[in-house]
Amino acid sequence: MATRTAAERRAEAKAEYDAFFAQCPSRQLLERISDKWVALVLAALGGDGPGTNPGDEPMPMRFSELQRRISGVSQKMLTQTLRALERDGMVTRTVTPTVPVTVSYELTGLGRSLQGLMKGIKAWAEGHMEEVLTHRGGFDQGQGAAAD
Amino acid sequence: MATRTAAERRAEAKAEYDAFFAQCPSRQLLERISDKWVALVLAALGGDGPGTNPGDEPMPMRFSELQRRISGVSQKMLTQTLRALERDGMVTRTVTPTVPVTVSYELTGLGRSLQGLMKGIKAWAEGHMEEVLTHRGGFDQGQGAAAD
DNA sequence: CAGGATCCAGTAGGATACTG
DNA sequence: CAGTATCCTACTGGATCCTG
Repeated sequence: MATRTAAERRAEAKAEYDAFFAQCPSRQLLERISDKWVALVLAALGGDGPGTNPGDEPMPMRFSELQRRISGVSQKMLTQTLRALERDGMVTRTVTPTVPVTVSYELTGLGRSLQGLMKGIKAWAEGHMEEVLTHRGGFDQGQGAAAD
Repeated sequence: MATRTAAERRAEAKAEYDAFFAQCPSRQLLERISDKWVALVLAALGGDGPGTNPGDEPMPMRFSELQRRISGVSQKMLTQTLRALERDGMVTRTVTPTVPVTVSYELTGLGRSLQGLMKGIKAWAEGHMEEVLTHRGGFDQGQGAAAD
């Protein structure tokens, strides 16, 4: 019976999909978004960054702007990540045919629904860095290990 | 909510760490936790899984139990992931010298502080799967289907 | 400016076999 | 049961060159 609303089907989906199962499509989606570049891109497009506040709203950004903000990302990985996010409906790509082409990316509703979690992950990493470093030091000594 | 926990204040205060910078230690930590196995292990140890509710509390699990729950994980990756999490102070490893050795893993306070986000990521993937598939289909057609 | 196409090194990660 | 060790492949991802 295909006469269901999107909301109804989605509600069902939550029960069917289980990322613990290797064959479940949601496992692949989980792999997709469990990526540092995805996290950083969504955080950047979500308005995160130096001089911004947790409540700042999403804003469109140009390619070069993203690349500047996310230091260390290669143009290949940035392009690749943005393509994947666009394909999955999390960002929109807008081309403005100016003299040198201008392309800007913006979060969709779907993207914004994930962006919060991603900013959370990023913030967690930043906020618990020292705690982790402390545990790490103790572990490496205690185990006599040549860890890392 | 004006009352913040120490962890939350620490997260805000440590503005010195910024994962947008490639050289920042938090970038490496972000890479570490942006991993599907990390997400699944933390979700499993966090009490997520078939027949469980979002509010379920963390519970210690044995190695084989984890491997069964997280289908598709190789023993190598599970061991590797658990070691990394232990080293970073997110899980504790307890060895009980029974006849065949019994080892159980449990979330630490630090681990629990991340487990919520990870369960969120997993739940997001499961809950938005169809929406993503829809967008994906439209994208592949519209762009000449040369995508990925 | 934005990004496609290549080449190529490093490594993630699976399969398998062995151990306490 | 819970690993450790080894081998080996496939993919990740950086560097570089080229185009509209």
